[in-house]
Amino acid sequence: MGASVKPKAKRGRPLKPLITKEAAVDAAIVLVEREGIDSLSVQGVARAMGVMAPSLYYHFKDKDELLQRVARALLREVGAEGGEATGWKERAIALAVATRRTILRHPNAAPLMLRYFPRSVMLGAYEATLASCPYPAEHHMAILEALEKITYGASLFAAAAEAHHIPAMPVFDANRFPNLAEALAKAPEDEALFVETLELMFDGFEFRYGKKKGKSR
Amino acid sequence: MGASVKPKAKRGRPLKPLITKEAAVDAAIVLVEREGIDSLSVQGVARAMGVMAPSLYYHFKDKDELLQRVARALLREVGAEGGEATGWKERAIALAVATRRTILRHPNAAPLMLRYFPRSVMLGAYEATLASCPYPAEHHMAILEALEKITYGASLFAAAAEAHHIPAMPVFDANRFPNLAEALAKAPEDEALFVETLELMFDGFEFRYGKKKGKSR
DNA sequence: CTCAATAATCAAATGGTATAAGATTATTGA
DNA sequence: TCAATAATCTTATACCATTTGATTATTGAG
Repeated sequence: MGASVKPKAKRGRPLKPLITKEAAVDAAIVLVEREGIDSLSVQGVARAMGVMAPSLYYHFKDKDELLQRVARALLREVGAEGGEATGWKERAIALAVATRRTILRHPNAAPLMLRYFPRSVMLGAYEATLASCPYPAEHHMAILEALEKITYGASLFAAAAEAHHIPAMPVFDANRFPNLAEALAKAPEDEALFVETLELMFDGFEFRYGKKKGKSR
Repeated sequence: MGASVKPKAKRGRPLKPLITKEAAVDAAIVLVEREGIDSLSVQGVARAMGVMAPSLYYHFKDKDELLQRVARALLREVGAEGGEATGWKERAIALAVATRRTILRHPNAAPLMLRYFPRSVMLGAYEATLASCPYPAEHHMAILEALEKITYGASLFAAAAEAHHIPAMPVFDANRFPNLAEALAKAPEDEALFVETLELMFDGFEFRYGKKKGKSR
């Protein structure tokens, strides 16, 4: 020991900058992953970077700005999920699944998505989705809304369950809730269930708007 | 003045109990509605009740327990929404709309639903929904999942937008996002859009599982 | 080269938070 | 009557976000 002790914490401007926004955001992500959302404090980020908390205020207006950037950085990972889907429906489902996987890769950070949701990160993907959508434009927003809300609803709740170590679905008392118990017993698991709900939805689009000139591919 | 000043704050056990769990939960709800989720502190609840913060710890193990009860109390309001719907689909939609309205009646408290979601409050309604569901049991969980996640996804995001005074949907740049801009321009508003997405989904159920013996009424 | 402006950090302080421990007083029951 | 218990307050600890001002390093103009 003694090799990695702090070098005495000098004062004043350092020779090389110790902090960048990017490094702070990265440190925050590592911290929230390991310690949970309640431990995601300015002091904690500073500690992880080997600096004092007020120093971060030279780079961020306040904690809100830091968290906003964390949310943005995390959601950008959706784009890095690849995906070679061909048809409209397949691509839409691939986007939803990529989003869900991204959120579940950082379950402790999921609440940030609700408070600081950076929709602008997703606009390109949404635009591309609508561009190839075979149904009339007056229903596009409902389709997009359904897709987005199911995706984030399912992902955020799944993440919350994971973060607090509780099962995503409880084991129902078969006496009081026979239908629920049977439904749960016969349900597929996790992502498969998620995809099934999406396909259910897309069938709804097809049923309602498709019929004739289905150029959905 | 002088009529309503504090009566000197005696010490020791008071003549009549000053605090009950119910009163504390009510005070917390009023507080979070007026001041926002960040102001929902133990001290704030105590202040609103005219007691000192540590006194609340005689009634609650910790802040978590208080917030859990707040979430539970709020979600119970869903049951008080009435609703005379007759058919299966109509009743399911009525449940979703009642849930959304309840959450939007307390937008500042919405984040509590994600962290402390008391699903047990909803189980009776879910069981009743499935009991009259005309589709096969192996799809019940997917149906329930779609219903629940769309409902909470849409409600929580709408509440977050309301709580932070930002529009639920941005005005898209028609040059960069022509399809999004057109979709938004042609979309119905708020609850109508929500109901439309639900009906879209139910059409999916009908298309996939209905076909023949549609006893959906 | 010099020196003022600016950049990037730390130190100290303010006022907020959750909560634990112990003192204090009231009620209850034996 | 008195001990046990109930319900509050006081005090204290250890966090937290943020502001202000001091300190040191770098940069650029003259």
